[in-house]
Amino acid sequence: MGITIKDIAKIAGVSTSTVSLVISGKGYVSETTREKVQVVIDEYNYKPSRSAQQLVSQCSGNIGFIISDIHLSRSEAFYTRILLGAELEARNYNMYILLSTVGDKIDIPAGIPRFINSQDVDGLIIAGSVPVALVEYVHKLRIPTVLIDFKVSQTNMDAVLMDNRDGAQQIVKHLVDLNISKIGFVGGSYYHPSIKERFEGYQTAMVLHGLGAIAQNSDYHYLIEYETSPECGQRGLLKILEKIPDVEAVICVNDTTATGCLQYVESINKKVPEEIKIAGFDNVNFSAITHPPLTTVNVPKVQMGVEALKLLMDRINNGQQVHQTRLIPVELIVRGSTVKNGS
Amino acid sequence: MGITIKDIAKIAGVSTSTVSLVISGKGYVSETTREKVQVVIDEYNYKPSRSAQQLVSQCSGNIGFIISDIHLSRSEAFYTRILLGAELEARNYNMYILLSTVGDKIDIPAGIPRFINSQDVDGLIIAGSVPVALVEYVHKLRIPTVLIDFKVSQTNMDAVLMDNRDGAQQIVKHLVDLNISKIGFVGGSYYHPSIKERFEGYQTAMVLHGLGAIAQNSDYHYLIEYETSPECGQRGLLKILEKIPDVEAVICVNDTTATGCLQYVESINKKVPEEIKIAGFDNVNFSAITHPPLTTVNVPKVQMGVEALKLLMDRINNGQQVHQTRLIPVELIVRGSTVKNGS
DNA sequence: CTGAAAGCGCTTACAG
DNA sequence: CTGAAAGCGCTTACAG
Repeated sequence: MGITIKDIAKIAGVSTSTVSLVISGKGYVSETTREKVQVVIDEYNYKPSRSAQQLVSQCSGNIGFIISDIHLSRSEAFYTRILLGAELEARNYNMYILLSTVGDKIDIPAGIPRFINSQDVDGLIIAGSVPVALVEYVHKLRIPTVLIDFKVSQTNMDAVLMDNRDGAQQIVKHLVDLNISKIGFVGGSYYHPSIKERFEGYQTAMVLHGLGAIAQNSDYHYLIEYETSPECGQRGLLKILEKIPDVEAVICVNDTTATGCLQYVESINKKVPEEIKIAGFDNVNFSAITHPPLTTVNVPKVQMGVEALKLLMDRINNGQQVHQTRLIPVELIVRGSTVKNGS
Repeated sequence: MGITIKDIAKIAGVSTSTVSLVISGKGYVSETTREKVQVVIDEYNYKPSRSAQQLVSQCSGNIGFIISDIHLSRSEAFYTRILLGAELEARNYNMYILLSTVGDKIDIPAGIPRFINSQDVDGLIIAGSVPVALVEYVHKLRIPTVLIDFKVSQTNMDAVLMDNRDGAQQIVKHLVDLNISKIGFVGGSYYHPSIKERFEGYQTAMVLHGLGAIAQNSDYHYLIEYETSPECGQRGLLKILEKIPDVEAVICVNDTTATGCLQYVESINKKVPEEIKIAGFDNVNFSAITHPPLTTVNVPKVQMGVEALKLLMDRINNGQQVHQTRLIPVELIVRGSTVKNGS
C-alpha cells in the first residue's frame, strides 16, 4: 500500500539498505548520499511501514497503559490527565499508547489485558492500584514496567509518585497558620500507598506543630473504607463529629472524598469555612466548582505521565540499571473551603 | 521471539498453511486436522504475531480515536466514558485503540494525528467537535470514519449521536409538570451541533406546552460563548436575570455550564430549587455531587462508544454501503436542583 | 561508504 | 483437503 522503501531506493538511485540507514540514522552514509535520499523521502512524504519495522525488529512500538476500572470511574479526572501526559511524551519516541482497564479481581492469566499475552507491547505503565497479582505476573514475564501512584512492596520496580507526605504537610501548615489545631483526617484505607502517605504526612506535620496528641487520637481519624468516594467523606465526617463536635478542620485524602464532606456539612447547616474548614487533595476538574471551592493540593498529573513514559523508555532501551522512584513535587492551592474568599 | 507458526506446524505435523487456515477459520480443513492443530495451539498458548499479520494483510489492526484537547479538558468526564466504550467493543474485534488529541486550530497536514499520515490506523473515531478541515482531510484520504456527537454538514459520514432534542424536551416537560413556565436557556454557541439541537429541543417543547412566547424571547436565552464552561453559566444566568428577574428555571446546555449557574445562584443568595430551578445535560461524574445535586439528562456514553466502534468495523469490513446515523436515546434524571429532595 | 541477500512471521493463491 | 512457495516491507550482518 503506497510507496515503499524500494520505490525510494530506485528513485534515489541507491539500495534499500542505504535508504534504511538514512532513515534510522545508524551506520555511515556519506553526506552527499544522505541528502540525495532525504530529498526523495521528503518529496514523496515516505513513512516506513510500522508493521514491517516491527516484524524485523521484534518490537511492537506500543506501550500498554493499565488502570483499574474502579479508579477510572471514581477518579477519571485524575488518571485521564496522566494518560494524556504519557501520550504526549510517547510522540517523542514514536510509540503508541494502548489503554486497558482491569477489574478489582482478575483471573491470571485470563483476565489480564490482552496486549500482554499477545506480546503487543514493549513496556507497561500501571497507573494507580491494581491487583498485586497482575504486577507480579508482568514482573515475572520481565516486561519493562513503570508504576504511577502505586507501589508493590515485594517487587523492586520503577515508579513515579507524587510527594504525598509533603502535600499533606503543606495543608496542615496552612491550617495551623490560620490558628486552627483540631484537625481531623478522612480517607480510604491503608490499602493504597498514597492514602497511607498522606495520612502519615498529616501525622508528621501535626507532631511538628505540637499537635501530636490529636495526630495520635483516632477519634479524629476515619480510615476505614476500601475505596474513597463522596459517601466515604460523608460518613467519615459524621463519625468524627460524633466524637469531636468542635473539630475545626478536616483534611480529606482526596477531592472526591472532600466533596462528600462538603455535602455533609451543608446538610447539617454548618458554614464552610467559618465553622469548619475542609481540604482535599489532587486538584481535579471539579475541585474549583464545588461549594465552596476546595482548598486542595495540586498534583501535576500530566507531568507524571510524561515522567513515567521517559522512565519506561529508558528502561526499555537501556535495560538493566538500578530501579528508580521519581518523586513529583506538589503544591497547595488555597480556595474558599478553608479561607473566606480564598478563591 | 517465542513460538511461531512454523513451530506449531512442525509439532502438529502439518504445513504452516494449514495452521494459518485453522487460526483464521477461512478455507477448508478437515475436522481431524483442525482438532489436531488446535490442541497444539492451545497447549503452547500460541498467538500469531500481530506485526507479521499486519504486514501481509496490509492492515494495522488499530483504530484512531480523536478528540479535541479543549473537549478533553473541559468535558473529559464525558468523552473518557465514550473512549472506554470503544475500547470495550474493540476487544471483540481484536483491534487496538490509539488516542490522540487535536488542537482547536490545526495545520494540515503537519498538525494532524501522527497515526493518520503514518497509516497506522484502519479507521477513525472522532468524538466531539474538531476542526472541520481535519474531517475533510480524512474524508479525502478515504479513511473509514465515524463521528460521535459531531456532524459536518458538507460531508456525508457515519455518525453516532445522542437524542439531544428529546432530552431537552424531557427537561421542559419535567419543569412544566412542576407548574413552571418562565424557563430560560443557557449554553455555548451554535457552533456545536449538539448545542443547537438541545436549544431547538427546548424551543420545540416550549411551543408544545403553549410557552412559545418565551421560547422566542431572546431575553430568556444566553447563547453567545464559543465554549461551554462554569463561567459561561455564571455570565449567562446573570444576563438572563437582568432582563427577567423572576425567571423560574434555567436549562443549561450541559452539566459543566449548570455548575456555573449553581455557583451564581449561590452568590446572590437565591435558593435552589425553591426560588430557581437549574437543570443540566450529560450526567457526568460530578453531576450528583454539586450543591444541590443536578437534575440532568443521562447520555449513555459507554454505549455510544460501543456503537461507534461497531459501525466503524462494519464500514471497514463491508466497505461501501450507505452512510448512517445512529441516534442513542437519553433519559431524564431528576435530582435536587429542580425538586426538593429529588435525589 | 554502499549493495546483495537473508530473514522477520505470517497469508494466500496455486498445485496437487 | 493439504503443502510448497512467493511475497508483504523492512533491517542487518556480510562482502566488497
